[in-house]
Amino acid sequence: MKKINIVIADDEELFRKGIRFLLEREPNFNIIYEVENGKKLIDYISKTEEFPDIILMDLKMPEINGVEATKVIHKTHPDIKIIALTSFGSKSFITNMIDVGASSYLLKDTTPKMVIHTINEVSEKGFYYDEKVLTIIHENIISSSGKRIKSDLDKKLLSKREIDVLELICAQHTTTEIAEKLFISPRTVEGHRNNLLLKTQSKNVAGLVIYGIQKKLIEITPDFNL
Amino acid sequence: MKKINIVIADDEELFRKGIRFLLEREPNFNIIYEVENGKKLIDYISKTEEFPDIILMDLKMPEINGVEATKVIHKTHPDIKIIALTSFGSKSFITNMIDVGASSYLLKDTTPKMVIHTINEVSEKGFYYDEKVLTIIHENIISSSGKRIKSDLDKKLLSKREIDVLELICAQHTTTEIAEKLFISPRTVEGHRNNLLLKTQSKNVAGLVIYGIQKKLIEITPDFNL
DNA sequence: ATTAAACTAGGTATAAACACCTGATTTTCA
DNA sequence: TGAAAATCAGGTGTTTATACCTAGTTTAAT
Repeated sequence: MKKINIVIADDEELFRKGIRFLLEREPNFNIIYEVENGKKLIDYISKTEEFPDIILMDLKMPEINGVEATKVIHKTHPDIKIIALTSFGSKSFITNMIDVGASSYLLKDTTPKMVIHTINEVSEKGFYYDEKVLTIIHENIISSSGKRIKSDLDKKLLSKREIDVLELICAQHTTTEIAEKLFISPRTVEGHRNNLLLKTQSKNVAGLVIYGIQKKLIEITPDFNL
Repeated sequence: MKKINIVIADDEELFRKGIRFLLEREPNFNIIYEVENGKKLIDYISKTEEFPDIILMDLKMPEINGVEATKVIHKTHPDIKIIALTSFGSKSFITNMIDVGASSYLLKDTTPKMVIHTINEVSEKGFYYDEKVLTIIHENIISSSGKRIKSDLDKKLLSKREIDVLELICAQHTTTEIAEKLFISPRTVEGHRNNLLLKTQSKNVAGLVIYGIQKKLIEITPDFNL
């Protein structure tokens, strides 16, 4: 029987070891490598002589994340099938991963059986999506037909001034305060804020703060408990 | 040899299964139960006849999280040793867990060996902290000596209801919307929000959102650029 | 040189947030 | 059982944020 060569990419050692033991119980699986970030994974793939058939790829990894790593590896080695295995289940992540070349998407809240099944299916047929993910993809196809505007808005990057204002909003300043700091009229600040709300599709400042932190436009200290 | 009875509490099935296989290789470990949230864990502990010696507790769980579950279980069953096993490594979380009764704190980015070692140590001596965590605790003791005022304010933990409100504020809901969702008067929500502003020393919702994210009371999915 | 975008700023309104009160239940815990 | 904390909710008023407009000036790029 031809064994399936597998690489595991995840930043949590415990998770790697755990899933490794799970998969090693399958006689036709062969775990050939474990790696804790995307950079090392790309390095490994570019140098190895023994290419994996499957990469189990976490999204959240230091240095280079799973999406970037998938993009690179899929371009240079399209034969290697990549299965996203992560705890993030939002539409954007799933479609994003599939866009950049993932052959499957599994939520960590799945069963060992499903992981094994997915690996076998991807190995045989080249792709596999479970029901949850299929539903999400389906919804996305439907909604993407009528809502080009939304993604267009996403593409519109924030201007310098808007970022200035966003930073000050996140620093808990009011419109008047921001106006004083930037030497402009409060009305202008309001204008910028309204544009920010539009561009980030937020409802209020709470949304802006979350956007800023997500996009790392704003730095927050992980812990300020003195 | 007396076996150590272990319960695993984590919302990710894959992680539970993985660590279960890792631990089952140890002859003196006996995994007696797996559970995916704090509510079910508390239920189980209150009904079972076979008490665990050790609970491996994740912090991020639906329904009732690891901190709350630890608080309850430590109070009702102080003999059960609880080991926090999570990916959150911030000071506040560590000290918080120890405050509510955790006997140890492990980051998921650790080795299987360390988990096994920790379980054995906790089982024998009642507690165990690795170097990383000890350093953090130490830093915390040092800094807390001179800054009583601040830490007193920090000690004022948010109440359940306040956390409910904070979550909804971070989800960009208005006072009226929150009131409807929680089936209380908008005035009450305002009261909670004002208490939140006081307790977190914030100026406005921006500060609340940042606080929620810092303390990981709110989950935000990181952004993996498009 | 022309055009698009960014930056600026004003008018007019309403909705929401924030401040500072008070006080009545209920829960929790020593 | 008694005190403290949490939860609920109301009054009154000010400040900010948000919505929907218009429109002039500057800046950057083709």
